[in-house]
Amino acid sequence: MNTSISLDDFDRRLLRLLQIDTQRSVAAIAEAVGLSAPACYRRIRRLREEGVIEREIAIVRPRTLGWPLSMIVMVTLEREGARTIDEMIRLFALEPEVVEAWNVTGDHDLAVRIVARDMEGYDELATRLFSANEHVRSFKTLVVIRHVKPLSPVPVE
Amino acid sequence: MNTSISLDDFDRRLLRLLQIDTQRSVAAIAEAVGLSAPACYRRIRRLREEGVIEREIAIVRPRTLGWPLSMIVMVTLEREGARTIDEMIRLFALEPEVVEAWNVTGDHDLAVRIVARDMEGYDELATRLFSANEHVRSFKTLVVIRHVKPLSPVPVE
DNA sequence: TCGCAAGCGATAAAGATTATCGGTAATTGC
DNA sequence: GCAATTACCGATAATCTTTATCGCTTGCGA
Repeated sequence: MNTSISLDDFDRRLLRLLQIDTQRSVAAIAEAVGLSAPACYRRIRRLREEGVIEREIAIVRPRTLGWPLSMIVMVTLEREGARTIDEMIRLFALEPEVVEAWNVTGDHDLAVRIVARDMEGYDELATRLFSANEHVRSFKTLVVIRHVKPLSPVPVE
Repeated sequence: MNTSISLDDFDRRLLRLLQIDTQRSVAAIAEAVGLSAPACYRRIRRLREEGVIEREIAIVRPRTLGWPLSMIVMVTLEREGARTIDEMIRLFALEPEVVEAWNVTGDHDLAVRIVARDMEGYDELATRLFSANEHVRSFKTLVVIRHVKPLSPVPVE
């Protein structure tokens, strides 16, 4: 994908700012990092092209869209293996309520973050995804009481 | 903050698109949702002002910036209570390696997502944040093997 | 030491965003 | 039931932002 991403101090400053807010005008960003606007544009474009910036997205509070409940589900698979994991990946991809998922070490194999309209909705989903799934040996639901730290920038340098 | 967010079909289409990509020109978005460009701008601005769109950010792969390791840490607190949680929030806010955290129900009180340069770096951080923290009774580290589903849009309708 | 490559700022050209307008359809109040 | 009001559209014009082009400086290697 890239031959050798080398980031200098300006790039790092840009990444710090852009991970917090992509809506600011580049004029303001240029001011903040200490470059001319055109130089900033060139660098931002390079960061995008080289894939350092993976994508730029809008963050929406789930609650606002009618998803007030959030769970973290710890799943233990029947026989862990690439095959089984791949099966779960395919399944998760089809379910919009599955917001993020990780394959992890430890007692469980997967950590899955899910949003729900209500407990009934969650129950229906959990049944379909986990209870009624032959790959799943067991799962444990952790209901999110509070989002204690919102998604934060990856540290730069 | 808002009196009554009411979203029609156009708003929902916009939110779906913007949660995936804010970089597309609004002309293209307008085409996709079936409105004129000015109408799209008006709606997007409204969504921002009303806080339906919380913020717009750049997503960076941690690996690219030298954070190839990722952990989910399950933390059990000494005596759970608003005071203790608040203390942990303050602490997490100061640590850039803590990328996201939730207060959850169940055997543990907190789920914390952390990035690390290497195991040594993680160990140092975990010691400081958890082992040497009087509020923390115990913690369990789940090393992320694979990011199975990347951060995905909150479902709209 | 010279030439080349990388990267800057300034400016100009192109493109995107916002403001303004008149028109239309839905909603409210009489 | 009908006029007035409101909400929201598209089209166009004005503004602002982004990209392209240029000539210049600086650092590096031959």
